[in-house]
Amino acid sequence: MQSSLFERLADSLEGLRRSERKVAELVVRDPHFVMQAPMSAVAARAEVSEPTVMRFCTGLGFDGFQAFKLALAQALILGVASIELPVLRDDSIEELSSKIFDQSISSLDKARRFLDADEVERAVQRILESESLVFIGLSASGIIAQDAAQKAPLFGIPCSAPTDTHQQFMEAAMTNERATFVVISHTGRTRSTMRVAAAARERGATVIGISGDNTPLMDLCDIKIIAKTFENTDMHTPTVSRLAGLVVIDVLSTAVSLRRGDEHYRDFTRMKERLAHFARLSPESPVLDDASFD
Amino acid sequence: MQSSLFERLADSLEGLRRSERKVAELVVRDPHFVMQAPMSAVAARAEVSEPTVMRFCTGLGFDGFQAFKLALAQALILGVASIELPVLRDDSIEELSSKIFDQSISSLDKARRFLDADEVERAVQRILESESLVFIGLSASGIIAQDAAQKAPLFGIPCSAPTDTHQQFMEAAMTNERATFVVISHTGRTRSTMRVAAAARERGATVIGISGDNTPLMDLCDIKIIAKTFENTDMHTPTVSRLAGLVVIDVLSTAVSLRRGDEHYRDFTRMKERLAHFARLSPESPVLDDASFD
DNA sequence: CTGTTTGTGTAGTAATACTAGAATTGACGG
DNA sequence: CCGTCAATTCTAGTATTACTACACAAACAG
Repeated sequence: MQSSLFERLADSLEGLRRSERKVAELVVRDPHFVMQAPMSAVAARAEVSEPTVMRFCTGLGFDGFQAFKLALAQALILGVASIELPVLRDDSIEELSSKIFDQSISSLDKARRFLDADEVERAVQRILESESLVFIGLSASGIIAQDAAQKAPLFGIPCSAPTDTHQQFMEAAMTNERATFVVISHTGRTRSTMRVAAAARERGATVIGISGDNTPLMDLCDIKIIAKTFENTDMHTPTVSRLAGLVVIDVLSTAVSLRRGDEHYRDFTRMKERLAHFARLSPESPVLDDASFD
Repeated sequence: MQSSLFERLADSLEGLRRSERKVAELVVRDPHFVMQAPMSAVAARAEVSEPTVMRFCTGLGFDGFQAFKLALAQALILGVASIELPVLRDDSIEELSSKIFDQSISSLDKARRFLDADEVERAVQRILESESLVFIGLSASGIIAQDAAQKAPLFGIPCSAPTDTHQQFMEAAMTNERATFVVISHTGRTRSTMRVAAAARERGATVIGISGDNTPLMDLCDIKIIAKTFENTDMHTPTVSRLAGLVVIDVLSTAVSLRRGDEHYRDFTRMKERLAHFARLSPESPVLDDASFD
């Protein structure tokens, strides 16, 4: 899990010398300025000398001020959302769209950085050994479960995603050790989802948890995949956690499919080609019948 | 619709002088090098003089070489996926995850840049005048429709998202001019979805289309929202178009909610607070009952 | 050809980044 | 309270790098 420049900055703020901290604070306060200004201007506004700015940069592991500015520019484009977000009542559509997209992009970046590849690898291995997959989730996480179940052709084994809580519980209570349950909840505190996880585990099934953090749900899971995102502070901030969950499922399903070997790969490729053929009403028709991938 | 640095570069390549084109080609060929190298090195590798590099930068509208490098660094972090993507059989989970996240992020960036704010504004206005909303989509786009329907509290009017094609058609064939249909299809060529759009329109309902481009489906829609993403060239490339669609829905629902005015805003805020209360089994319990947002 | 325009490089200047060593500050023991 | 030492920060200088003015060369029209 590699952390972003701003996270590193916040972490190292404590252990910094007094003047270097002044620089760090300026960077956090007005990153755009630091990004485009020359070293002399940065030094002046931080009320320190140029060599101090230099030491600050090298201290963070950069080759020099230039390299730091480049990294800052990149961190800025992914990280703005975490700083300057709030959606306002009188925002134009343009502004609104920009903010929401920014936040979505930043969230995905955060999720990527926090994703534990080893746990995903374990999940992939386990799915390869399973005979069926069940995806569990409610509301926003329910959407992720539905999406995952649609990827059955990639997973290569029967997939289901029961929608209501009773169906979910029944399926868990009747399962066996040859099945794998993927239990999704951003908060990781939803009672019924937790009960389903517990029931499935009791029956010997493997339980893979996907949650926003080390939540209570995770204690009930054999494999714990954290899809970290920014917190929804604002009431009008849309549910960005879905996106991270969906992409995690993408990674999982793609990895499983690739590991299944040549035969599965050929089958899948052929299926996609035939689907395109099947969906087209006539060879020349630009219109597809139902059952295309979209 | 503002275009990315690389798109601008590709566009202007024709109208460039011979030496400046050498620079442009080097930038496209090895952007990472150009990003960190000093002007002298760039000039040398492009086999031109430094002023030529300078003219190239100012010609593109930048203040100088530095400003260009900064922009390049930022474009690079969002645009890599479009250049160096293919998912390989023997990629580690780390690499796989990195590639898939990169592509997802790049796609969202592209969607943002292509999104037509005016059309979204028109959609918002129309929804505010409607009495009900119906979301239509199949497979990946069906997921988007389900997600959108969950946002009924934001939209403030009854929302539905019938899943099978017959239900979809029946609902369209029985609708009236007080309803709005949001018809989603990335390909914009799915026959049954198109028939539903046509039927709804015939009955006088407003039809908002969300598609990956100016597709046949769009011809049947009153309002056309394009959610542009990268094409899925590789078989194993996951369906990134979903993400763009979901975020577009986020923008739409947030905008509608904000425009509804104070009363709706208060209701919504209160609902969220009460939901958190309701979902908690006891005041101290860290576990939520069903019906939280996740 | 010759004058004009357009394009490109040379050479010089200003700016910026980086380095070495001196000065200051602060901490601690006597 | 003072001196010593270490840590920290600055001054001043050097080396790079970015930018500009101008001159030369190529392409083209008359």
